[in-house]
Amino acid sequence: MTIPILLQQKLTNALSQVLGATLPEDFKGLVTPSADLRFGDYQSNAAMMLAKRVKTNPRALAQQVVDAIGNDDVCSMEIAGPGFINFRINPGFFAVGVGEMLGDARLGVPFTESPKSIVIDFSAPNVAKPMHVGHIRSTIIGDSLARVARFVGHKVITDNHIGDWGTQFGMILWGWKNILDVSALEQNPIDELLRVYKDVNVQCKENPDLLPICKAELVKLQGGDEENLGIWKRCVDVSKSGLQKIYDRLDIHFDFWLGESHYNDALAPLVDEMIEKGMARESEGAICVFSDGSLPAQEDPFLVQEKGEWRANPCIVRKADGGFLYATTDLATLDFRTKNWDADSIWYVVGAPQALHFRQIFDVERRRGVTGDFRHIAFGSILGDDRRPFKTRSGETVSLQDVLDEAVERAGKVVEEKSPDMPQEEKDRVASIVGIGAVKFAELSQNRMTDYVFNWDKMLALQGDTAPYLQNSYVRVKSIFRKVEGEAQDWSLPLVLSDDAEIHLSRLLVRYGEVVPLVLDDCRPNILASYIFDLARAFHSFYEACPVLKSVGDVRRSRLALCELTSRVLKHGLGLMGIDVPDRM
RNA sequence: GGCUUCGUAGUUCAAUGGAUAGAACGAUCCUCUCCUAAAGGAUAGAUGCGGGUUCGAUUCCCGCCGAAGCCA
Repeated sequence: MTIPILLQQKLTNALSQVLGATLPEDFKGLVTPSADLRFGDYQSNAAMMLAKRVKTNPRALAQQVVDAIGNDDVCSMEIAGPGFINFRINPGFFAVGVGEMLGDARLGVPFTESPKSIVIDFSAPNVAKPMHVGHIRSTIIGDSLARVARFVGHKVITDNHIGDWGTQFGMILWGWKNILDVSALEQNPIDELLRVYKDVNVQCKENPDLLPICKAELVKLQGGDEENLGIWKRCVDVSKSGLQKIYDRLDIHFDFWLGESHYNDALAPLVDEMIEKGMARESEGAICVFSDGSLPAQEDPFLVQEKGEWRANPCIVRKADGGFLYATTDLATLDFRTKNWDADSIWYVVGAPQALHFRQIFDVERRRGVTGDFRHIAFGSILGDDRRPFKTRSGETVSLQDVLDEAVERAGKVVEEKSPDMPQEEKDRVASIVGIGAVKFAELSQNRMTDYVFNWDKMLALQGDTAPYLQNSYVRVKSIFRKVEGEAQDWSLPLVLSDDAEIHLSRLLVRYGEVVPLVLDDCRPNILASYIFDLARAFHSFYEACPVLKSVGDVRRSRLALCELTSRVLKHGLGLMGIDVPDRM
């Protein structure tokens, strides 16, 4: 049981006793971590909130509650300010907590009380175009959420919904037939495909007649033309293997790669069914879903206000020319995931600009009678220097591969500088772990909703609140254990904590079990990132202040135990963010 | 025009309605005869403007100002 839950129980019991009644249901989360250690480890504002109801003053009520809880070996209490009850955990109780965690493979992280079947849709790059920096957020955040959700006991299915049926194939097909360099394709298929795509793009801009020709190729493909299908299949295969290389570097794995093309056959029947049900109807040749009036106008994604008048903002599911849209595919995808995978919850880790789109399709899907907890986990845009979103096709996009290469290269220079004597093979491995880690941590340590300006130095920083700082704290622990190799350690003996740095490190260590589940409350990995950073900082301070190997007896044993647990929590917490750690650096 | 998101130190970011708003980078100082200095310690520096709700507002509500996005 985590400390806040324990304190919550004590508090709730005491409040019931004092008030002579059980607490109302809406009284939850009364015990929170204190923002400042001067106010103890945890605090409660219950007295201030309840004083008015029972017509007494907050400090008097707080005093009654404190008296009712009574003293024990867990914590001491004080009343402060306008009526806060501050709980200061006894160091001995932290020592017990650290001991328990050392015997627990889950490091104190509880399983969720309501395990769900969750499909997480993230990354989703387009075929025949390399991933660019714009894919970083979805890919890294989605992967981290999947890891956390799995660890707390949910059944997680990750699905890479690649764009393998988009309009870009019109250009690629024409390019394949007219300007493809076959030998280049054999040597480096991804680059050649990209070259072809870019080249045709330029040609289309120069020659307006070309675009309809490309479109005709697309229509042939969609009509099932065998030659075009064959080319398409090769493009998809080649692209997938190229993408897989990037995912391998990032240590990211998908359970499925069901792209847009997987849903082709489902689209027509789906639209017909909606017409039959009366949900969708024809408008100017297209088939649309309109507002059903079930929501107040302001919240209705199918209405938009213009000059004071509400007008329809339909969700188009079939164009006048018979073509289908993203919305149609997404509806079919929701169907598939709900029915075939028994998904309770489907999470889309997709940028904030898509917010309206998802509101619409989620609403349509509910009206079709498909229930589920559908969530759009939005994130802010990556901007260019001009503070405008990084756009594809501008020719200015930075490929994800370039970002990773640059990250590893920069890390390599630091390794060279700091550890010149390391064997080259190990230098390379450390550079890779540090570089990739830096990119991931830069992403995960930020609140996902904020936009940021793309900047090499920021994304690849190696000083301060960055992955290498965390990795280095792990390395420092490891260096201690290298010196005591062969020495038998018994982690089950009780710990003795006296130094402030030891106590503070313990205070953070025992919080791991309460922090991990918080990540999923609002799908925010930065909560975990921030905790791990605090932990690493506490460890560095401890490392400077408390010599481990030079100490003796219980003190030495206790400090070694703290080091052991710190290394486990660091490695595990970073693991939930998909960040690896080296043993030396 | 409507809707969404956002506005915090010089810069980049934090802060489930809580107390004296936290970090990092940058700046200025200290600390390696000591387990890895990719480190530790110290100093200076911020909530766009105006109302409201509340015991208490960076957070919730309203109105401005400004930024970005989405829908036409």
